[in-house]
Amino acid sequence: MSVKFKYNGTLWIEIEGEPVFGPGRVELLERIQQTGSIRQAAIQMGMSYRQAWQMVEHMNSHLSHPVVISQRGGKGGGNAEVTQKGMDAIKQFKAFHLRFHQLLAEQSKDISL
Amino acid sequence: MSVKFKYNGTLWIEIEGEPVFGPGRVELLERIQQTGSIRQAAIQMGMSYRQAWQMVEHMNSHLSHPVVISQRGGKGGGNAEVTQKGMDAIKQFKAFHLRFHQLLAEQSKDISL
DNA sequence: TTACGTTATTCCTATGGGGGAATAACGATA
DNA sequence: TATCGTTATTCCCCCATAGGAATAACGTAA
Repeated sequence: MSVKFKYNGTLWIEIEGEPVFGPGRVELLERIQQTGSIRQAAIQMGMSYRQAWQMVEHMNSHLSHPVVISQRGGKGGGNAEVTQKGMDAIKQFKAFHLRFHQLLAEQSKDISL
Repeated sequence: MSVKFKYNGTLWIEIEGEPVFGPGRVELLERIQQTGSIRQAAIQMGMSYRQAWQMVEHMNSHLSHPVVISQRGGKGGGNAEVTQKGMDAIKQFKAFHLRFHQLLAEQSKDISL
């Protein structure tokens, strides 16, 4: 029972072996939902627009229905919105992700090395 | 409830934020224990001796007591053995790792996207 | 018709991590 | 003393990938 050692890990949802939803992509979805903009979401997360767009593209292209729908031009220059499917993904992933981290913390107490 | 989507993840034990025991390093420890040789363990896992040695070095250098003790020269050219601490790490990690994967499989059934 | 801010896409660079190769060090054995 | 197979370490190259920069495309508003 040493405080030095901790369990840690990462979690994602995959489809045919390909990771589609992980902590980063889900946080991006949340921020897109909040801001209505891929660019603003990217800035908030300290990443380039290019990287954010690639993450969105990755999710959409691996799913039968998109999680983000975007338009260019128009008021504000364009916009992006998270679909219902995207919101479902956020909700389910975050729920299990939280439980996962609770389990990690709990089990960390029992490490004896 | 789609069979397409699955939870997956990785798990490790870290010390001061530095990963020390993960699936790869623990498997390496097991094979070192079985073979008594870093080189043979590396061959079994399809990696270079150099990489295997670096993994051992990484573990030992981040712990107060080594998980592998090795000697060069002598009968067979040298040898390596896993310490009691190393065996404890193997046992505890594998146990939680198994439980983790059971949880992943179980939760995967409940994904609804 | 121009300006604007965003989405969408291409191109090119660089950088650092991985890995092979080479070599030193070592001690039992014969 | 030579051989052997392993541990231990350094050197160097390469290439995949991350990332910035540049640019096209678009539609509303004034």
